[in-house]
Amino acid sequence: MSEREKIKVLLIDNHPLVLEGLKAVLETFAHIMVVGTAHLARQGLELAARTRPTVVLMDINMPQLNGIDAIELFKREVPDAKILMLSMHDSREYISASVLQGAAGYVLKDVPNEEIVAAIETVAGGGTYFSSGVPEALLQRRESEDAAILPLTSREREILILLAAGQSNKEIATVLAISAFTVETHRKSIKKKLGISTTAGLTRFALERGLIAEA
Amino acid sequence: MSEREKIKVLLIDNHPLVLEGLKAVLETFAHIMVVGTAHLARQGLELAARTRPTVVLMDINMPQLNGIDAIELFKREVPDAKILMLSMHDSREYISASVLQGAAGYVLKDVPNEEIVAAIETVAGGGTYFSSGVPEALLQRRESEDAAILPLTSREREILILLAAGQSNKEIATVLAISAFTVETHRKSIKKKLGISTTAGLTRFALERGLIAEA
DNA sequence: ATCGGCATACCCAGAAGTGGGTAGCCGCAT
DNA sequence: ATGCGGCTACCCACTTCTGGGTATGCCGAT
Repeated sequence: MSEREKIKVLLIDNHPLVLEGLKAVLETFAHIMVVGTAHLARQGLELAARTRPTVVLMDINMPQLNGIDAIELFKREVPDAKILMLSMHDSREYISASVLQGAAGYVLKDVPNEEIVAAIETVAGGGTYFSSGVPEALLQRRESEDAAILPLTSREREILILLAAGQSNKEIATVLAISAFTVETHRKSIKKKLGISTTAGLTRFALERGLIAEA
Repeated sequence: MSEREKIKVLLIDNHPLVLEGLKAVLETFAHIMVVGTAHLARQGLELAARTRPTVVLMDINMPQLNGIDAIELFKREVPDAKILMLSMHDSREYISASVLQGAAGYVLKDVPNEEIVAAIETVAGGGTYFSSGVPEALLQRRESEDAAILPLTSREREILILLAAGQSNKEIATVLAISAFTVETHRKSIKKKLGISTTAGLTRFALERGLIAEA
């Protein structure tokens, strides 16, 4: 485990305080260097292109471009960088999606700071790191059903967003210029896929995933 | 504005990283001293009793005891401390509720760090501080309708929580051992009071307010 | 070329929520 | 004591959602 040279870390999180906190914590470690901070994924991408970080520590819930979707872009832009996802939520779907997209690890925001450092060290060394009971959760999924992870089609996602925003089938139909029956059908498959039967559940799902803003 | 002696600040936020960030930022200022950090309101209370801070900087969304409700307790425990609320959300209800409870200010988490420092200085000096377009929003409210701010009764709050958790009227009725009609009535007044007409809206409201957990 | 997934559209019967009422009871405050 | 707010309960007409179908056209993969 060569730790001669510093680990270059790029931080991306839309909350300045979290960014500040991470930076403060990480900078107390001599072998870690924060090469940049960004509060949007797009900014992070530009920075990554210039600073070539070893590890990108990125939040999942961000406006405009969420962390999960951003992974792909980072993989393209800076293929050597290890992606370490940061999230508030211990959500199977998030974790799975992160892994599928190629993230090297997943840490929860409310873990002790040391764990974040450990995670950075691990992924920098080419390993993978997952907070808490994460790997088990993943394995369970893998064994049982590989599908049903983040299985919504883009159309369904679109409808879920409107649904969670409080729109009725009819309103959504108008907005999307399709039949209310069709919206109904989509709604059904969304519920079936997610295993959620109530509107409240869908709203929470959408909120957790950052599909809709919290205000 | 006597700034001879240091401003003693107590930080309360359930996210370690935010706490860390705040501490890091504030400690770069010579006239500010962080006398303690807590990640729950109750812990903060104990700490406040011991450390007698000038300013308590407290998050609104916290598990167990939320920031708004905690204000009252702080007022009782440490009457001289100025309460400065910290929140993710630019929500009128929050702001109003904070003010009504006796908070001296309200800052959003995504403001530049300097603004937080400015806010601390201001409230420490006996003033009030509100982020962004906050005071206008408040004034508008004051002029029009002073009610409809955070007006839910505890029973209504109880029902809102179950509602947002995806329970139906009937289920809630069973849980609370009351008639489904009554639940309906409560539901109506909740919606009327909050000016929200959809279940999705209620769910989001509940989530924002930390009434229910996000997972 | 065929099969599966996706998006579209429709039907239906039953369940649930909506928004408008009314009303009794209790406790607290004026 | 009178009133008001909160909690309870009920009714009704209407709308919407639910969960079960069927079906068609398209596209991409095998």
